[in-house]
Amino acid sequence: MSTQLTPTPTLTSAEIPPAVRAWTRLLRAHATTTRLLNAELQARHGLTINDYEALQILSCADGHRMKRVDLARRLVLTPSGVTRLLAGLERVGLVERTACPIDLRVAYAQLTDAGLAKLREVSCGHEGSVRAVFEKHLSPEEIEQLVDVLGKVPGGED
Amino acid sequence: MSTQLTPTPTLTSAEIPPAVRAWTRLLRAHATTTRLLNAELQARHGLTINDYEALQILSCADGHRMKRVDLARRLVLTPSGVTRLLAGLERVGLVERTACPIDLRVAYAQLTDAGLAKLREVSCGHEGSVRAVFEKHLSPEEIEQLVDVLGKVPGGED
DNA sequence: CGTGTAATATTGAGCGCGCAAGCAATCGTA
DNA sequence: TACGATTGCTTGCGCGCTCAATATTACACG
Repeated sequence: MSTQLTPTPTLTSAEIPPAVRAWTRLLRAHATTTRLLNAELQARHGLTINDYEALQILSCADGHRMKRVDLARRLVLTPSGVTRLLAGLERVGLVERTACPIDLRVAYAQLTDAGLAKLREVSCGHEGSVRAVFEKHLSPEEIEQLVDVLGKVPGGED
Repeated sequence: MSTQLTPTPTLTSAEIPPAVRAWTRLLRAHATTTRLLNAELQARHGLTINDYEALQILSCADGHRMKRVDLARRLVLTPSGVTRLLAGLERVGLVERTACPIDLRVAYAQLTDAGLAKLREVSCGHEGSVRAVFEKHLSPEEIEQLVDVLGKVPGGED
């Protein structure tokens, strides 16, 4: 079936809507940058991107700790995803589990001193890589545009 | 260890570089839009985003077929990733494997008639969802900006 | 007081994908 | 023609994540 060559594309009669172009470019840009930065972070420091993001977010939180459910929302992960992410970070001592005295359901994710030290050790190099990726092909104005416009995409508000 | 509350964040002395803000927003925006659109596509049509993208790309290719390695590059997947993706699509008859007569190493991914029909069935609704996601919060000008600027991020050129 | 409902977190099953390794076919070079 | 290097593709293994189900705690309301 369908072994014939059809010389002309069949579905591209109409122009591609701008939103769809934006969507596919978002997909591709995410895939390549993610692969690059993840590989580097993994090779140099044994962290995934989400490991790093979790440490970073916790370091900004009051008391360096957060309810796991809130961390999940910030990272755009499901609760089970955050459980497994934190399991890894707890296993290597960068985060520890802490109870909440007034609500026994909640467990905090608490950045340890080792976790903070690790973040300090990693962050400069990683931010450098991120800047390299973006600043290599985008002008400062274009980066600002990206920040502004991505901020309006669902989930991009951060 | 580190059970004390430290009232002030410790690592946020300097301002966040714009490129880093762009990066985290790209991560979050991708995660939320992807989750939403993937769930919808999966529930309504049993396809993942990459399934759809593969069908879409093949439908634009000459003769509705492509070398697997080229498809991998377009999708920003590794060759092994594309093997597994196509295995699924072949199993349900949307794509079929075709040999290349002049180079026995290459195997084409060939869109079947069923695959083209499926794409036609799915594409309108899916594009509508994509447009809804983006056009809900972004003006046409902002979407154009997104297209232009994402086009300069590594991998976003396509 | 119970009792139903919601919120928090975890677990098991399964999927998508990358990495490393391997095989087969092709090409370049002498 | 022979042989090493390269290219295209697949496979085994492992990781990160989601979904569905479950346990536990909190809360609202009769």
